[in-house]
Amino acid sequence: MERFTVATYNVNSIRTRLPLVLEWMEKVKPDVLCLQETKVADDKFPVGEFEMAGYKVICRGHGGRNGVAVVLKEEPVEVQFGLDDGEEPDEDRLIKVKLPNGIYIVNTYVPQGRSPDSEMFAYKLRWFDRLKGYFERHFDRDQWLVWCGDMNVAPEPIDVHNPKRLLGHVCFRPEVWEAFERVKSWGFVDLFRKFHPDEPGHYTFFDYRVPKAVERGLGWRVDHILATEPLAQRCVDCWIDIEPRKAKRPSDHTPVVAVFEI
DNA sequence: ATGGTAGTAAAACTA
Repeated sequence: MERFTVATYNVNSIRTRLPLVLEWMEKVKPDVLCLQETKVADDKFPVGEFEMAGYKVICRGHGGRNGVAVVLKEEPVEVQFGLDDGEEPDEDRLIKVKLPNGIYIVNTYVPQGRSPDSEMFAYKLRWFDRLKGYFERHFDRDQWLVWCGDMNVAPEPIDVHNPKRLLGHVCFRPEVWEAFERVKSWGFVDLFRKFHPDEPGHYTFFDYRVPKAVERGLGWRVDHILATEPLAQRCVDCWIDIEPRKAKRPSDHTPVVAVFEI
């Protein structure tokens, strides 16, 4: 039996958050860390700093916005960027890696959707359906597969601090619940909920614009780690790590960690 | 109440 740790973290700029991320990695020592909103072009990604810490970096970004990366201890045996269905691939929103131990990781930064009546919201819904097609084409549900990232969906009323007031938001309304569920129902288990069923008040995102949001508990659970059934059975713990929220300049998101015995 | 802050990048645009 081997301990295997995966984490997901929307860092909101990897260059700004680099010291915080490196310090956090020293504590948690994840085998794989999936990053979103790195907001940096590939040639400016701080690869050397992660290599100094003993990690490889797979990244895709163009600077400014979006950007994803997978930071990992072992060189992956397979890497793919973006959706490969012939539409806009969005390479700065999806990375797939296959690890030497046979586990696949798909790291996604799902489009946020801006407003319900916008073209970006329609794009978000379509993105989930394209992602379902991606999983259907590339995988079987009996494989060891992790899907993690910033999904921009709070799947249940217990995943937001005020479900009545927030109902209708692009991350909390029936169309996104259904779109997310269509992907999930292909064969994924929400690992945080596996260990904390029906528990409200666990959040991964706090809007910078809401005064004292963290202190007041005004959060959302929109960052997730899911796994196919056979791998979910090997998961022994999954938690939201609130420590990085206490930093001087925290990201508006916090990491989620899952531990497997494989 | 339609604001608020943070990030990129050099004026808005995104979240």
